[in-house]
Amino acid sequence: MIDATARTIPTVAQMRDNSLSGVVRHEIETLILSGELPAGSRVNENAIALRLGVSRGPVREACRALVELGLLDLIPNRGVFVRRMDRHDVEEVYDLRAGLTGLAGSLVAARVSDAEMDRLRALVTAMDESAAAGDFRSFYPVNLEFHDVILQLTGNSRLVKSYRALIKEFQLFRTHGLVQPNALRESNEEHRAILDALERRDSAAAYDTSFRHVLHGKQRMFAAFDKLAHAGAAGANETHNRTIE
Amino acid sequence: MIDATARTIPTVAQMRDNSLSGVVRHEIETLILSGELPAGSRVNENAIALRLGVSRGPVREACRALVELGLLDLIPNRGVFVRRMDRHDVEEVYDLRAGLTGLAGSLVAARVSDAEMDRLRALVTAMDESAAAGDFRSFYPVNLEFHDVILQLTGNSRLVKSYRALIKEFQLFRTHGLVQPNALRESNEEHRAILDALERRDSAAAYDTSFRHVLHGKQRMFAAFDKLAHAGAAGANETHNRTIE
DNA sequence: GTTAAGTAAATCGTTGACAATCTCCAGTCG
DNA sequence: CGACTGGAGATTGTCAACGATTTACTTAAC
Repeated sequence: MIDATARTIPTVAQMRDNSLSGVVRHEIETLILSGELPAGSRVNENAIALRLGVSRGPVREACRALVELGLLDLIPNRGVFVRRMDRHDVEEVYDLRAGLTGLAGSLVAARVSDAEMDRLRALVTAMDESAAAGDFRSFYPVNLEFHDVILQLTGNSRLVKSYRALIKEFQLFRTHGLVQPNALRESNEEHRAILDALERRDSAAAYDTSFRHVLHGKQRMFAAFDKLAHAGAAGANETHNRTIE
Repeated sequence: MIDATARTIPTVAQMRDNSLSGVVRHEIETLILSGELPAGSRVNENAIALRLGVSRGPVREACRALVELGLLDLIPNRGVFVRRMDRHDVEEVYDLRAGLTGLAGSLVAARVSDAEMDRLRALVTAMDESAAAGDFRSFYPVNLEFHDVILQLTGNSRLVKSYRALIKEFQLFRTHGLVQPNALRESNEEHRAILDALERRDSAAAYDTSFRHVLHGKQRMFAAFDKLAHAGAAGANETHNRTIE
């Protein structure tokens, strides 16, 4: 009952929790994160409803949930808009992410098993190879997994949820992808420092290394961003969409 | 054209953001946090709609937002239920709160002004008096304000939002209120330690003292809870509602 | 007396339609 | 020539009604 059962796809209906709201929500989320709905653009309820073949009710419910999650902004009588991230927003997200990452590290250091350490080590090794090859596309997903694994090892579902929400919000700002030379190597050296702290079951060190890792990520990101903005001359203080994909 | 125009208060509608959804949401939130809707109880859409004199649409939207916030649980085709907190949930909230509080402390230590320090000091002094008198009812709101002020001083709106959501969720577990002797005094001694760290603009110390303060709060809470559970004999592993109000 | 099936009430999920509000564009006046 | 007023179109906010699913109760059989 859990797996397969290759259902005859009614349309696109019932998948998540048997409610259209959930499906619509997931769909809008994808639309936003894929960039099809660019930041600042209005989400037309009617258009979405028509496109997904449902009524406006579920669409509205989904939007309210996404507003609460932080992906959309609601302006009364005007509609919902894809959140636009400015530099301050990105800084906020990075700082909060740093705190959550540090917390996760310190919690995990107190309870991680040897088998789990092996798994983390394997991920870092894989990233080493990607970094050596300068291949961001293979580095990035493993990096995400590395941090997600640590997060899940905390056993704190609220921490996991908060962090993942933050990641989604961060993806609104599509400027990661442009990386400076050595950024990958530096990043993975920090991963190794985290690994070492966890290995020693040193909560304080795990906090520090994790916290700083994200803060360094922030610096690397802004460095790359400013460099690009400088090269791109005019109109660069606006949040520009310079995705690499 | 921008200011005044003192509108003639239509009824009680339009207050928050001119949408019924917002009002309904705030209303349900109050119903939950006041305890009128006890943990685990079903939130009947029709009943709420009737009671507030609106249709079910806005009620559903409000519920979806509250589900996302964590105050309600959604079970498909069965309805939404006021979230029931067990011991593990409370532990999660405390741990996450500790992390956020620590982060706030470390961020504020780097940027707090003398005037702001004076304000924080005044709050701690006020709590000293409440603690000396053993008056929890006057201690509690000042305690909330103390931490909220620090939070706002970070200037990180997402951190503030996350923390406040956590506080609301925590209030679902209505067992704070029963405090052990000396708990107030101990708690405020920890506040003073935080104050000292901020005074020295020592981010690391601010993190530590803040983090530990919340963790000690957790210990104090569970100590009081276990004591009560032991005294209350049977059926104490269930999340019992022993509010003091 | 206990269990199981069947039916009825209640409630959720969704829909389509109506009213209120906003946006945009044309037309007019200073 | 620019700024303000007016109305048409579009979009959001809200509502009442219709199926689908779940729950509770009654009834019958073992």
